[in-house]
Amino acid sequence: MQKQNYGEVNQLGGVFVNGRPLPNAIRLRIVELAQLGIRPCDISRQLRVSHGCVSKILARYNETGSILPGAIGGSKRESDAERGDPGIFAWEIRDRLLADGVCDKYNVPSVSSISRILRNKIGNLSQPNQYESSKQGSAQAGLSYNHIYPYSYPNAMSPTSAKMGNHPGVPMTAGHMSISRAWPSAHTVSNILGIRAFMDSSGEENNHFMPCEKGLCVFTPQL
DNA sequence: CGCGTCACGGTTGAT
DNA sequence: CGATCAACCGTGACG
Repeated sequence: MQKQNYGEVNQLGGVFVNGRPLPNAIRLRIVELAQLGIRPCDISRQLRVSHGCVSKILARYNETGSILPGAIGGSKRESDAERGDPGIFAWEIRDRLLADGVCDKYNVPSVSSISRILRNKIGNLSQPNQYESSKQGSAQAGLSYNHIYPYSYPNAMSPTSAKMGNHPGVPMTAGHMSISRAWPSAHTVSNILGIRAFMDSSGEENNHFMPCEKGLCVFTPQL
C-alpha cells in the first residue's frame, strides 16, 4: 500500500499527496470560505492549495453540490445505469447528505420528502423500489469496515491552519487521521448495497462549521 | 493579477 | 492471485 507516502509540499507551502485527493476538511474549508465571499485566489493562498485545485473543487461543488472527490479507481467498463439500474435513489441522497456533512442526522430531510421532490423534478422516474432492509445489517456484518484513508500524513500540516484539522475529541490514531475516510461515491443502488460503510458517527461533533444549506438546496430546492 | 483549463505524474480499484 | 486499465487526484504552467 502506501510505501511511506509522506506528503509533498507544493509551491505555496501546503502539504499534499500526489495522486490522492485533498483531505475532506480542506475541501470543506474551501467551499466554506468561498461561501463567505472570499475570493478563490485568497482561498488558495490561505489554505495553501493550488488555485487550479480550488477552481476545480469549487466548480464541482457548484455543479454537483458535492464536496467529495470523485470515485477513484475501478473499472467502469459498463456503467450500472446502462444495465438498467437508475443512478440514484432518495435514500441514497439522504445518506449522501449525511456523508458529505451537508446535513446531520437531525436536519436531514426524510426519504419521502426527497423522493417527492425528485419525482416532481424528474417526472418519469422509474421506481423499482427495492427498499431492502438487509442493506444495513448484512453489509455491515459481511463487508469490511470503512477503509480509513491510508493517509500517513505527518503532523506537518500547515502550522497556520493547525486549528482546523486537529480535534482532540476525534479519536485519532497516531499515524492516521480519521477525519478523512473512504467516501463511497455511490454510483448506483447496487453500489450502495454493496458498500455500506461510512459515518461511524464518532466525529460528527464538529458541526461548528454549519455547512452549506446550499448543498441541500441543490437536492431539495423546495424544502 | 485572477482564474479557467490542461498536461503531467501519480494512485486507486473493479475487471 | 497478479496484471491491466480507465477512472480520478492536485500541482504547475499556460493563456
